[in-house]
Amino acid sequence: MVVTLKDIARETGKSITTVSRALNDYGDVSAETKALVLRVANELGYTPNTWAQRLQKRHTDTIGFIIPTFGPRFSDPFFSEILAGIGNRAARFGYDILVSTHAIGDEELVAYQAAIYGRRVDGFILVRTRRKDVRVECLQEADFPFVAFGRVESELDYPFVDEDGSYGMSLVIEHLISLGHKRIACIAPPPELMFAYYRLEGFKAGLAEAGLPVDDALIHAGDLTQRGGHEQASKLLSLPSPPTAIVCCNDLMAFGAMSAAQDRGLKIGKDIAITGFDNIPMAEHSHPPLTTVHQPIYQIGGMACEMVIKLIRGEPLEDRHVLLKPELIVRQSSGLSLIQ
Amino acid sequence: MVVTLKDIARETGKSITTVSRALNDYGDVSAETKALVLRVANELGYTPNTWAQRLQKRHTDTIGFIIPTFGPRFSDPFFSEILAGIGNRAARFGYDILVSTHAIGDEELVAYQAAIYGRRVDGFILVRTRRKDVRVECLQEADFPFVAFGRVESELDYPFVDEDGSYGMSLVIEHLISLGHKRIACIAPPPELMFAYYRLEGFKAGLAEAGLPVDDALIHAGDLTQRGGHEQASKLLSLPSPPTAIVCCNDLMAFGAMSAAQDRGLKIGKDIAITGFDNIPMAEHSHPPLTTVHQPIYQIGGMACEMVIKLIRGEPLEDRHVLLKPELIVRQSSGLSLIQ
DNA sequence: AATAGCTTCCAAAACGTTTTGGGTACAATT
DNA sequence: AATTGTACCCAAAACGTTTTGGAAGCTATT
Repeated sequence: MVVTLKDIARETGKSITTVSRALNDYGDVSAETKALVLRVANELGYTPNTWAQRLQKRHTDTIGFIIPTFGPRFSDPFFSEILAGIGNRAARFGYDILVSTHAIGDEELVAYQAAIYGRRVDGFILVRTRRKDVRVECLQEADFPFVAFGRVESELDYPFVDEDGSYGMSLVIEHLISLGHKRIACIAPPPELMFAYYRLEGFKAGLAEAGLPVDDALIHAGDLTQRGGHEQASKLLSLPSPPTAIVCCNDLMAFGAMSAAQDRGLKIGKDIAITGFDNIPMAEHSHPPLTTVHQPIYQIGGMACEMVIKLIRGEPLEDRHVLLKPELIVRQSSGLSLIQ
Repeated sequence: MVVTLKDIARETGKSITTVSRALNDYGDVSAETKALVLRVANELGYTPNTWAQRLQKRHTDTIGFIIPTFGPRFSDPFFSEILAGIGNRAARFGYDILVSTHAIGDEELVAYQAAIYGRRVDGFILVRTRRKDVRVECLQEADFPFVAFGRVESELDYPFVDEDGSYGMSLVIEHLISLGHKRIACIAPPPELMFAYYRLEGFKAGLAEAGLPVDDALIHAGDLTQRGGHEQASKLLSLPSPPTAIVCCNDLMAFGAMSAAQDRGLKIGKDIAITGFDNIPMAEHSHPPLTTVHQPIYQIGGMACEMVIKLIRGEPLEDRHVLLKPELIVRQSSGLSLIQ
C-alpha cells in the first residue's frame, strides 16, 4: 500500500542507502542507478514519509503562526490579510504555515513551547505584540527564530517589522484639526497591546501640538471589533457635551462607530467625523467611505515571512528592524471643514 | 539541550518503556513511578518530539487546507472566513490546520498527493469545487478522509456541505422582478466552478419562472474579484440597451460593479440595481449597503471541520450531505420598486 | 609490485517515540 | 508444594528516513 525506500530497494536490487542517495541526487551514485531508482520510484508512486524525514533531518520547513484571539473567534480581516501575505511568500520559498488560534493567557506559552520543543515548526511569526509580551521573551530565551509584527515596551533586541503608529495617528489628528475639530474622541485598542500605546501616543501628541487639552473622558478602550466600536461610540455620543470627531484605532471599530452614529440620526461627515486605522479593503466601500491610515498588512506579512526564513536558514538579515511610515487616506467619513 | 525520554529514563533510573508508559498514563505503572516520572519530566522541561510520535503512531492530528488560487494572491474574504470557521473548530478538537495555497492546475494534485502519501495530514477540507474536480477524484481514489464545501457535477458519493445556490439566486431574481426589473444581467463566476453552475441555474430558472427571456449577452463571467466585477459591469453598461439590474455571483464582484456604475454617474438603487452573493461582513457597510444572499461561511467551515474529524476518527456521520438553504438579505443596493 | 585515487556501493547507526511480548517477584489459591 | 493471578517493569522491535564510515573494484601512478 504505502511505498517506502525499502520497496524501491527490493525492486531495484539496490540498498536502501543507495536508493535514498539516488533520490537525493548525491554524487556517489552512478547515472544508471539514479535513472533506475527514479523510474521505479515513479512507477511505484513513492512519496517520502514526511515524519521520518523530519525526525532525521532536524528541520520542518514549516512556519508557525498562532493567531491570538480575545473571543472564541477571529474574523478580523487583519489576520486574513497578514496570513495571505505570509502564506504566499512562504509558498514561494517552499515553506508551509502551521496555523492555530489561541486565546491570550497563560496556556498560550504552552502552545508555543509545544511547537518549539516538539520541533513542529522552524520559526514563528508573531502578531499583535503586547507591551510586555511573554511570547517574545519565551522565544528569545529559547533562541528560536521568530519575527514579530510589532514592538514591545522593553528594549529587547529581536527582529521585527512595525508601522509607525504614532506618526500615522498624528496625521489623522492634524487632518481633523485642520478641518476645525476641537473636541476629538478616541476609541483605543485594549491597552495591553503595544500598537495601542503608539497610536494613543500619536493621538495625544497631535492634540498637544495643536495646543488642545487631552480629556481622558474622551478616550475609551474598545475590543477592536465592530460591536466594541458601536458600544464605545454610543457612550461617547451620550456624553453631556459629545465630541465632534471620533478617531478609531482600527477600521472595524470605526464601522461600529459609524453605525452607532447613524443609529442616532447623525450624518457622518457632516454632523460628526469618524476615522479608522488600517485601511482594510472594506474601508473603501463603507458607507460613507472611511478616512483611515493605510497599513500594508499584506506586504508586512510577506516581509516578516521572508525575514523568518532567512533567520531559519542562518542567512543575514538586511534590516533587523523595519519601521514603515503609514499614509493618511482621506475619504468622506472625516467630512468637510467645519470652518466657514 | 533537548530533553528526550532517554534523559528522563536515565534520571529516574527507569527504562524508556516505563517512562513512556508512565507519561501516557498506562495501567501497568505504579503510582509512585508515575509521580516520579512526571516530576522529573516537568523539571527537565520535557516535550515529546512530534515527528517521532507521528512516525510511530500513524496519525498527525492535522487537517490540510489548500487554498486554490487563480492569481498569485488570495485576499478573498471567503477564504479567511472559512479558515476562521475551520481553525476555531479544529482547535476545539485538538487539531492543527496545515494551510497552503496552490494555483489550480496540474501540479495541484501533486500537493495533495505529497500531503497524503507523505502522511502530513489526516484529512482534507476542499473548497470551491469544480464541475469536474480532480481533487475529489484523487482523494476518493486514495480513500483519504475529506469533506468538501461544494458539490461536483458527476454523481460521486463523498461527504460535503453546500448551500443551495440555485435557490438563493432564484430569491434574488424574484426580488428584482417584484421591483419591476425586466432586463437583468448576471456577472457569473468562472464557469468551471460548480457553484457558478448552480447560481446561474437559479438565475435562469428565476427568469423563466417569470416568463422573461434569457439573454446570453447579459451573462458575463467574472473572476470573482472586485476588479473583475468592475470590468464586466463596465461592459454590460456599455451595451446599446443596458440592463436595469446586475446580479453578481459574489459580493466582491458586486463591489466592483457598484464602483463601475458610480464611475458612470449612475446612482445605485435608483438608476440601477446591483446585488451580490455571500453576505461577507463588508456587504453591510458598502456604499450603499449591498442586497445579497447570506451564506454562513464561518459555520460551514466549522461543520466541514467537524465532519472531517469524525471521518478521521472513524465515527459515523449524522449527515453525509448537508445542503443549506440560504437567505435573501435585502439592503439598499437593489433599490426601490420601479413600478409607480 | 605496491600505492594512491576514484567511482560506486552498502551495513549499520541514528533520529525519539510507541508497541510487542515478554519477565520477575510476590501473594493468593489449590 | 505447585499453580494461578496480579502488579510492575523492561529489552527489543518498529516506524521510514538520512548519515556515517567504510568496502570493493577499478585505473593510474610510483
